Amino acid sequence: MTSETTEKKILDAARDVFIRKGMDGARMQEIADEAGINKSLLHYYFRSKQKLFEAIFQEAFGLLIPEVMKIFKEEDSLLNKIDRVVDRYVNVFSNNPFLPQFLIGEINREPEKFVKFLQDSGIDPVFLQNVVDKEVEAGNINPIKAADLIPNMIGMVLLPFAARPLLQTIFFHGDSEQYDEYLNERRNTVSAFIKQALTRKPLDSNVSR
Amino acid sequence: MTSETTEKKILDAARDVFIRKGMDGARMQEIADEAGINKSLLHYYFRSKQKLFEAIFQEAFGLLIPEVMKIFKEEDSLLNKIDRVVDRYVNVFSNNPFLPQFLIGEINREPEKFVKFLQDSGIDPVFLQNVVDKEVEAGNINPIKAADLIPNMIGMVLLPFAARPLLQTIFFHGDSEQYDEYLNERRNTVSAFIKQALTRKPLDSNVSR
DNA sequence: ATTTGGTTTGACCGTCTGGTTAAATATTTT
DNA sequence: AAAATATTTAACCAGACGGTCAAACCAAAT
Repeated sequence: MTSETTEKKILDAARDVFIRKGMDGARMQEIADEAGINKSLLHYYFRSKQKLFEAIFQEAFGLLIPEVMKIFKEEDSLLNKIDRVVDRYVNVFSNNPFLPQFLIGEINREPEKFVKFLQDSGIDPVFLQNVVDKEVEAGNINPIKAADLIPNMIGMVLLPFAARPLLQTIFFHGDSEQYDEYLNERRNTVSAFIKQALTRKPLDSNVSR
Repeated sequence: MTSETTEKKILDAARDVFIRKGMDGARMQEIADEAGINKSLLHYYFRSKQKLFEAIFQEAFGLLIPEVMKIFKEEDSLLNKIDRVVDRYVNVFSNNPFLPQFLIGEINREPEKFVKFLQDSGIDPVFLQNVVDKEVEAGNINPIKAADLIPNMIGMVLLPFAARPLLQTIFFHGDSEQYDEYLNERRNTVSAFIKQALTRKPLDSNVSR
């Protein structure tokens, strides 16, 4: 019992510190302090900083990457699926405010390792494109590549979390509560923005006339 | 002459290393090596790592933050302005592929210092909102807040650079040249996406009928 | 009560890192 | 050319950091 509690305390502390400061900025001592234990105990449970980091890394990416696939696989209209992915990502990022910068930092710090991780994640770009194409053929949305739609969606959701100090200062006089509200409203504004972009007939359209 | 060349060599190396690895991951020795000089010489020109970092930090953010304001101030339609900001950002990020992750990392590593920097940057959110509102009143675009439009725009442009190893693997089999092409096409796809989102009449519209 | 096996701790080690210093080497000034 | 100033280098230092280890502690089994 003591051991499981200790392991959880360590993981909680490690998650917090690693995600806030990244692999390079994190200190084993700080993790130990935050877990309320001795530094040696860290090495007893997780042999090295690298090993401990690995655990957090897996957890963090496992939390996000498969999410899109999961929702896209369910039976629903594309626009509803988008709504739900946006909503889900806002939830995750709201509960883990430093996750976006951690993801971006780590993706680029060790791309090779990260690419390996992707292989086993069950991501299927062909399937994603099929979901989009079906809606296009049904005449529900304009043609678009999944490789454009999904980064657009994630980019719009992620940036206000990743650049919070910037945007909160510029647009909200640094008011943190207002910003939280703004982030919450992004569920709707981003969804609506995407919906309008997808369902409008192109300007140079020569169909339906 | 030697001195100016040396200072430039140092700044070039520092820019490269700092932007690639961030403040925490960068090593003075690595900067010295890349500049082809002795480590002590770094401290001769820039007293400390902090001071040297500061120089790069200022340069990097000065390169981007005022850019939006500058373009928004010129005489042009909003949609054209957006085109140009998108184009400009794609240019800057293409020439500095690690800039996005650096920006996001540093914004969050020392928010206080960063906020200070913002005060003197000439950013004026009221003016930005006015530019948008005028186009709304002229009936050219749907109503939107600058605090939504600008993060949407930057988020969509930035993400494919910040998450390159992820997206290149998933959507392009890791092919780097294809990905460069994709990034280049984003100038148009992102602009078009925004244009369609802004110019479509809302579904629940009860104006003009 | 003693053994046993997992858990926790304090003290310690080697290495890395930012930074200093004094001396050597160019460069400019007089 | 000599003095003065700026530039460059090698050697060194103190502190921080990841990691180790032997001993202490503790709970359950015998």
